Amino acid sequence: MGERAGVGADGGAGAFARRAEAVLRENGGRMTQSRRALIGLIAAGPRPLSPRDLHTELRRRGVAMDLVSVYRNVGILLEAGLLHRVLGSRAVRPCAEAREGARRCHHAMVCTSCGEAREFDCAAVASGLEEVRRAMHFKLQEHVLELRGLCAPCARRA
Amino acid sequence: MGERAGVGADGGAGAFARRAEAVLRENGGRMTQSRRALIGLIAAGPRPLSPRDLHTELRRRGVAMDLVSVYRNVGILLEAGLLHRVLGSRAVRPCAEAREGARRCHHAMVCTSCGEAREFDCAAVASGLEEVRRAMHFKLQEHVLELRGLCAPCARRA
DNA sequence: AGGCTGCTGCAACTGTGTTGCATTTAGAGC
DNA sequence: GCTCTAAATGCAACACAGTTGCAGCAGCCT
Repeated sequence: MGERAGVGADGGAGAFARRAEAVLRENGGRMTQSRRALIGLIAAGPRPLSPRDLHTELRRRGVAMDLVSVYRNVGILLEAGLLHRVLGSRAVRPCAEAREGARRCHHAMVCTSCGEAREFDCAAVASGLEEVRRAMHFKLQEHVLELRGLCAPCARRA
Repeated sequence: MGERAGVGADGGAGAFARRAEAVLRENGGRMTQSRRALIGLIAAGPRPLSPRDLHTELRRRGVAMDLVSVYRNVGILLEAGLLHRVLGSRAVRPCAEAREGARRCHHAMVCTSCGEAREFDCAAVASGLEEVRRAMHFKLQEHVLELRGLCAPCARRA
C-alpha cells in the first residue's frame, strides 16, 4: 500500500513530469515553457482530459499554448507510452508506469467518478485469456482490457 | 465446431438479418428497402465496415441510401446491442448474439486478417477480473475486453 | 385505398484533428 | 554571454466525421 498510496498525490504527479521530461530529452526533445505547463497539467489533473480540455485549462491558467501544439504533444506522449487514452473518449491520463509494449497491451482501471486511471498487471487474467484463446483456436496478437468503476476512495464516499 | 462453423457463411448472415428485423419491428420500426439492404450488407460483409464504408458499398451496389441514414441506422442497431463496434475504429460487426446488457460488457475476438468478430463468454476471465478488482479495492461497473489476432482459418492460411 | 408515423434525403453546421509554412526559442558549442 | 541550428510553436487553411432541422416519401396498420 505504502508505495502506491502516494500515486494520486503530488509525488505521483512530480514523478510523471520527471519521467516525461527524461523520455523527451532522451529523444532529442526540448523543454519549452508551455510543454512543461502541459505536462504538469496532465500529471496533476484530477481526471482524464482531452486535448481540448487541456487547451482550455491552460488558457485559463494564462498559458497561451496553441491547440495544435497540445495535439502534437499529446501525440508524442501517447506514442512514447507515457499516456493512456481512455477507451471511447479523447481523454488521456498518465500511465502508472511506462512499460515496454505499453501500446500493445492495454490494461487499465478507470474510476468513473474521479478519473483516476491505474494500470494493472494482467497476470491474473492471462490464464483465463489463454483458455478462451485456445477454445476458439485463435492466434492472439494483442488485447485491450479496461475496467470501469469506482476506485476505493470514491466507493467509500458513495 | 459444427454449429459455429456456419457463422461466417450465409446461415449466420441470414440469422442476423432476421434478428435485426425482429428487434426493429418490436420497437415500432419499419423495413424500408434501403434499410434491408444495409442490414444485409452488414450481415454478409466479410469484415467490419464503417458507416462510410457501408455507404460507399451500398452505392456501388446501386442502393442510393444517404450517408446520414446509414449513420442513423447504425446508431439504432448499436443501441439495440445488435452491432459491435471494433475498438479504436468506426467499423461495426454483427454481434454473435444480442444479449441483455451487451452494451455494458463488451467481449470480442476480432480477426485482424478477415475481420471476423466473435463475442465470447467471459466466464473464464471473470474470476481473474474479480481477483484484480479485489486487490485494488475497486467497485466494478463495466468492462471492455477485446482480443485481436488471427482466427483459426486465417492462422492456418498464414 | 387512406392515413398515421417512421424513415429518408438534403443542406447546413459543429467538432475534431491534420498539414504546410513562417517564426520563435531551447540549448549546445564557442 | 553570444551565436547557431534544429526543435517547437502559432497561424491559417484544410480534411474528415458526425449531427441537426425540416420537408417529403413510403411502410404498414386498419
